[in-house]
Amino acid sequence: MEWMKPIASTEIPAGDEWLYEVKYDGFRCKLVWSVTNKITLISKNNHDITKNFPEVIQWCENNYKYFKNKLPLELDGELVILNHRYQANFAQIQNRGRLQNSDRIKKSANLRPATFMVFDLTELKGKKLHQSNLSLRKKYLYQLMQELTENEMIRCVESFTSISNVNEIVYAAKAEGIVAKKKKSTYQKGKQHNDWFKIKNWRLIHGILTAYNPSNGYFTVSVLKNNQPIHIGKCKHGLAKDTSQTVQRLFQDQGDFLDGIYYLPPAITSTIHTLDLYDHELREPEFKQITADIPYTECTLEKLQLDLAQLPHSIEVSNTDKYLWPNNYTKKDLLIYIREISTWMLPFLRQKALTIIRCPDGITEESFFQKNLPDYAPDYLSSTSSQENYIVCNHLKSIVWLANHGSIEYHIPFQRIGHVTPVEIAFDLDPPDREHFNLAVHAANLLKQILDELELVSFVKTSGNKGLQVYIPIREGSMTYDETFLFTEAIAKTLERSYPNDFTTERMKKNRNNRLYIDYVQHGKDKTLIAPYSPRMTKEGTVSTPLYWNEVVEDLDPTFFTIGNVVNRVHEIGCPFANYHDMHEQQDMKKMLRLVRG
DNA sequence: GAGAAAA
DNA sequence: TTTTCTCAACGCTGG
DNA sequence: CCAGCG
Repeated sequence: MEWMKPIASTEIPAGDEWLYEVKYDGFRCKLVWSVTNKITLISKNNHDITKNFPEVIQWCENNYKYFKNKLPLELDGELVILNHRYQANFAQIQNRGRLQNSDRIKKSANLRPATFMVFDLTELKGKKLHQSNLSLRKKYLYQLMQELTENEMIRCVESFTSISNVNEIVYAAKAEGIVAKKKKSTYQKGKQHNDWFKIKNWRLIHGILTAYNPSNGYFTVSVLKNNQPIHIGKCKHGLAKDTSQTVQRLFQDQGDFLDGIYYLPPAITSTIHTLDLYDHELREPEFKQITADIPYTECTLEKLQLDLAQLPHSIEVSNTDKYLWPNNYTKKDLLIYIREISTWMLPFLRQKALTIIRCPDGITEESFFQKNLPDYAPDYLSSTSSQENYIVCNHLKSIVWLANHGSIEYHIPFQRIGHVTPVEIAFDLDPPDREHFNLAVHAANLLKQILDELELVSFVKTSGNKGLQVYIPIREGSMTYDETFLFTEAIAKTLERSYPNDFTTERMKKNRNNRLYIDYVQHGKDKTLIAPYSPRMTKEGTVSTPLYWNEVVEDLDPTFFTIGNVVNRVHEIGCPFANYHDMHEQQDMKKMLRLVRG
């Protein structure tokens, strides 16, 4: 098996002769598909990893009809487990690769299916394409894949011609990097070419050198956690030879020698570039330079977390140590949460006039609503399609700017700017208190049954406080607010009638008598609801969290989901609202409209 | 969190 | 110079 | 007309 490998580079080659791809963080892999319909996945070390990815093989067999005239065939790409379109989860694929037991593999494939991101075609109908140029190979590849829709298990890696476009995506998605490829290049073995370059998306961090091991040349890199140095990685390369020797000598002359390793108390600091911190260990660390001007006391775990977060350069953050949730989460935690969740949250804020709640001094201090953009705000937060002074949050830097200004809650209307009709219908299921959360679980499941019967695809999330909210995405312009009101009223009253002791549509609190309030009035023009993934002003730092319907069961605890664990949740089990946006167009609303319009 | 107004 | 103020919104209901 | 509600 021949592999063309990209050459590491720090600069992105520019010019018309280049194209650019997002570099996905997974297993480099070839998919070999024989005329006898035998499908094999081969890794870079020429290991057969087919048995670890049965879902990919199954997909191929299911789609045999698209490929049968093209065999035998050889696809080159990256086998990944996607967090989202541009971000692969390396930890997950590595985990999968280690599994041996076929039942566990099956379970994992079901829960977190892999995706084969194809970037090259080296054989088609048995004809080797190594000598064809990249543009032609890509053309054949796109022809081969054109019958398939976008969210398939085998997908084409997108090609970009603009460096700034690909840069922006790589930065926002915290992708592994960029691969630049020369359009005219042939497919060559190894690295003896100047046609493919990889430019990694390095994070620059600050660490303390606390130990040196002369037997292998590695320095131990630490940061301060509660004023104590903790190990974050080992690093060897990157320094100039004389600098490296000076530091080595320093350890050997002044360090404490124990079991073959020299130790020094915190003092020497260095900038280091790395891909990430994974399993308490820096990935691919390399020294940039020893920093005499940075005191070791600045090299803290908190600083490391901010450096790894890759906040937009243009935003200067402030007071990152301030506790916004007392004894719980600081502004640093909020900034990192918002930055990491942004790829899942931003699509719900897109082109909507926001109402935000700000708590610049924390949730226990003064808070205030804001829906007009202050004069001093950067103009990327304002609406280009409206004269009104709305706050619009379409980009990563917009939401990070808002977070730095103490924005905690993001409330959104149901229509987009410039439109008078909703893009979704919502039910707010509001129990009297957290002890009655089970009422919301019951109501949501009943609602789901009704909506299923109407053939409507619905989504459910926690409010982040004590209730649940159920959404039906609809096509923009397909219904007026008058019509959605009729619909939500009819459904809410039906639920109320069937369980009058549990549910009520009574607006006055004193008449509710510990029943769950089905708030269908809250759905309307100029009304808002908390956005998916928005943090809440609760002492736990809870988040309005999208759920899978099978999670809506008796022992569900909405206080479990916080800004401390929701990012990890979407990395591990994906986003339950992942196909929400497709459903605006795909929703079949015939039965509902018949109900409303008679 | 930051600009404007009031003290 | 220091302190304080402001930062949304609107229809509906019951008293 | 105002306070409460969301």
